[in-house]
Amino acid sequence: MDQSFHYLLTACQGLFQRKVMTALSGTGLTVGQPKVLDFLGLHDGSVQKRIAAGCQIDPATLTGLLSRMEEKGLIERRSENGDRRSLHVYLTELGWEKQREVHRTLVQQEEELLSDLSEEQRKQLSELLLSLCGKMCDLEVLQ
Amino acid sequence: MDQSFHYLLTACQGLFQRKVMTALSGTGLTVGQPKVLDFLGLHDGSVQKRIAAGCQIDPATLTGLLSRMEEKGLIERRSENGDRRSLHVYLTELGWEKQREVHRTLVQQEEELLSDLSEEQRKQLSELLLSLCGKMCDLEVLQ
DNA sequence: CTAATATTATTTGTATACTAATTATTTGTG
DNA sequence: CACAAATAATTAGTATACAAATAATATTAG
Repeated sequence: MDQSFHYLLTACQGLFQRKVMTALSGTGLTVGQPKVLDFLGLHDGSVQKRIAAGCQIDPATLTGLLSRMEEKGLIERRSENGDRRSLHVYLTELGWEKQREVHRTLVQQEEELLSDLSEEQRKQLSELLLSLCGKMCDLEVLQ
Repeated sequence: MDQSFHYLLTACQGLFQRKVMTALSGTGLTVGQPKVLDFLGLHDGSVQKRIAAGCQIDPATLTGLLSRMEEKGLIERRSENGDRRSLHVYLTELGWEKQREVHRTLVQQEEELLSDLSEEQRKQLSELLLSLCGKMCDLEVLQ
């Protein structure tokens, strides 16, 4: 476990991801959906390409994800009268409800995970991770 | 992107994962295989249950992963004369070659990613991530 | 010692995730 | 304007990932 930084980062992310999904198990959401809801909570009406970039997933992956979310009544895809290639995605009333639940849960799980760290340590951690992200991609792309 | 810690962690891990896989594209390895090779490099001959725990994946996922690795000649599964339910997994000669390549690449990509951080910052980052892992699972389980 | 329980791996079914190829539309160039 | 090149989404194909059910073997209780 003194292993590699890559392994440490993956383990930490995987554990937290499972922790969050466990907390969200009552919502009926699948593992790919919370991030999309969270993104749309900030950028409702985005085009799919933008959502994919913001959620860091492939547009091809997003297609199936959104189809299942549309079936469940969480979102709607609309072709706004402009570029007819693109589709704008909007949260439905149910989608907004789930988005709020996801957001509440994330805040709560995060607080629980970081509760032993000082304000200073939290800041250090976030800034370090952010600087690494900045090294690997344009931060503008991220949400 | 000031979003949530969960999102920041996921973005950072995802970006690094893709960076590593790009660096490993010449090896023909698929995304699930490097971690298994890396684990076996330290614990050759482990039983599948142990590998799954060490790699933080479900035993059911590991079954398919190992089958494809066995087909490609990277590993061998042997039923050692003990508990006949379990299978011990060993790297083949080719598996050891790939393991060394994976390890070299990880060290190199890691060095590149962390190159802008001071020794002190790297230590802080690792210790913070490790403490979070410790909060979410028994560290003994990890590699 | 035998039946109930537990354990290890696999199978099945659904949901990501990525690459490459395809479709529909738009843009850019001559 | 006509047509090649670019763009947005989808489809197809393979590989994870996890939950639930199953099969084979071990262990434990009585």
